[in-house]
Amino acid sequence: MKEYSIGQLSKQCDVKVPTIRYYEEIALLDPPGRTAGGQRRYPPSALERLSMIAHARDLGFSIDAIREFIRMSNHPTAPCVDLDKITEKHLNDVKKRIKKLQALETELTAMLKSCDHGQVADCRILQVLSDHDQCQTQH
Amino acid sequence: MKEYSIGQLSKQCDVKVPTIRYYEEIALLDPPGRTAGGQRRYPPSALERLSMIAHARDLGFSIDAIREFIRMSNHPTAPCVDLDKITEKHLNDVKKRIKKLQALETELTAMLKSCDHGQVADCRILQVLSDHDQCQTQH
DNA sequence: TCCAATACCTCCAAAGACTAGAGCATTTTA
DNA sequence: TAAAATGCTCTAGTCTTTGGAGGTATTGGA
Repeated sequence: MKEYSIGQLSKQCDVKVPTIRYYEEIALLDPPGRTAGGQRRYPPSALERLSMIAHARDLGFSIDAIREFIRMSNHPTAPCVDLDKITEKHLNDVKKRIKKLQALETELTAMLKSCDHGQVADCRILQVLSDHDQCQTQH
Repeated sequence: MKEYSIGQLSKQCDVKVPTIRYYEEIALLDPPGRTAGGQRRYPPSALERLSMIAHARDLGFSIDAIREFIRMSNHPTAPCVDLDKITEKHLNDVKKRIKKLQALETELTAMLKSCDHGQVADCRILQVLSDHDQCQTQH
């Protein structure tokens, strides 16, 4: 039942203190309890919530997408019809990201390999990322 | 040898016109030629460049990371030592992203499945994204 | 060829997501 | 219990992107 100060939360999740307060302001984080002196004290669950937000942001999800993740997570018992489309949308998005990243991984690995051999890579990072559909189908 | 106006580029790459001008301002895009009247005219290569920027941004890469991709791509013949660390750093980053996204994919798929069966998912989207190392090792 | 309609130009401002600092209060720890 | 560390609010700034105002180019018909 330990409680965390905002600074401890910040260190644990690698999120700057003002950013945590900002997330509270835009209602991504529930307002935590306060000490008699007015300082924030977070329950352990806030740690998980915040680090999920940080990772999702890092992966390129918008604040709104994260809001949807949170809503989905908070209402696993909600009518399926409501969740179905949102889930599917995000799943498609995630699959696309994975594909692009895997293509990028291939290219970066190839660059490293040709480096190993002292050879010059015909660098295709840009082409891989530019995603004319060849990239998806021809690799 | 066709040339594109900024509007055509915008449509093709799904990047807003002011955003294209902004990318030029911060030197992510080379300043294109101009007509006698002062309007921008882009070579076909700009199309590829811009769409790579758009995709990389979408995947969550920072402007600086993209600058590095461009630099790497522009100098495939540069000394390997210079590129090696940068490449490896990005490769690690890409691998981490892929892992996180795959975990997320698993969870979203599970949600959809339990929806199919009219059952209630024990939704773990948040936990998956919060990435205490269990997620990497226990799945 | 001329003339709307459309697209473009620059410049300025604002929105979204943070980040930093000033000035003061609370907590911790030596 | 006093000094150091951390926290509070509020304001202002950055970065990336988007929108609008006011004016100029380009273009597709008549």
